[in-house]
Amino acid sequence: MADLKLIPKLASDELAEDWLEQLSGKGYRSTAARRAVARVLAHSQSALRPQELHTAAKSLNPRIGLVTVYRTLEAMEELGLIQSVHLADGSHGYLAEFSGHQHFLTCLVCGKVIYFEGDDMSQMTRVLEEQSGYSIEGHWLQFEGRCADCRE
Amino acid sequence: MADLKLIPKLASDELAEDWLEQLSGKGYRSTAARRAVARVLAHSQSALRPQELHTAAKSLNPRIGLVTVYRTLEAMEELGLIQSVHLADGSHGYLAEFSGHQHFLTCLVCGKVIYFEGDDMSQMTRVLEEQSGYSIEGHWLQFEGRCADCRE
DNA sequence: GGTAAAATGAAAATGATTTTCATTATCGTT
DNA sequence: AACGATAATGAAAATCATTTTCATTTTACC
Repeated sequence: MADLKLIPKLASDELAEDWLEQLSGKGYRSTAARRAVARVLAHSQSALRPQELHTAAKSLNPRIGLVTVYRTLEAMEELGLIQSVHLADGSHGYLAEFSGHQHFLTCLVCGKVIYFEGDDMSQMTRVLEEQSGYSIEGHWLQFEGRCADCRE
Repeated sequence: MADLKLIPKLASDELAEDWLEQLSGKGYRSTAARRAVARVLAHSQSALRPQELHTAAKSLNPRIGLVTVYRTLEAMEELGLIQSVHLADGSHGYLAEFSGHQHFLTCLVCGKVIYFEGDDMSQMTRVLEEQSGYSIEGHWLQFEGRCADCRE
């Protein structure tokens, strides 16, 4: 287990464009609300909760409602464009999801996220399946701490 | 990463007794409500959410209120006797926590839980700290799937 | 048994998320 | 470029988990 790979964030504008195209490709219409949500989230360095996204998205499009933010997030998660993470207070934040399912490390203070890939989840999964008799359908791996800027 | 160790569940009665003793040891008073909650949870094969615990605990002590269940869970989690897990619907369930911090595998259908220890979280943590510059304070690892009884 | 402090339950408050529904915007077709 | 079916939206209300408040009860200790 020595090959963790930190995953650099894509340029945000391209990312947002890509999401919007994927949405239309699946029959979702292209709307101002969805563009605003996609742009805000693609530019964020940290997981955002729906409230925060709503506030930020309103500066791009003041008419957008919180409910639409929720619905947009649901659609984007459905398509695997974003993933939700558990925040310390029990609510959910949303993050870009890159190729496949990565793991991540969040800063407890500022929320900044780093993505990484570990090499051994699949092996751990296999061993666990054999030993437990379960068929494993998913896992959740998330680290938290303080980023370089937020350590005292 | 070949040495996962499945952790057998303790006899439930002893477990509940142990929890109650640990609570009194820390200055918490021994009450009927706490006994009921401890017993129900210690006997459960799966993570229970506060509502479910409340329903079950009422059969041991009909007067117990849901709020007390929440408060008891909070105290027990504080002392490291139990841990909370994220359920598929976004709410929280509670589980016994054995020596230290284990990881677990839950059945998506019946909820049954298996605990295990993996050997490499600490190493992964160390590598991640070096590469990211974060100081890591915790992690969350949880698998889900279908247990032997619940596979089609 | 008496009492201070902790614990409880009921009700209300909060906060996140979902549902409802009447209105508006989008997209493929004219 | 207007049309119409349908998807998407926003506002308000509904839900659901969780927390707070507060007056009453219980516990641990003297």
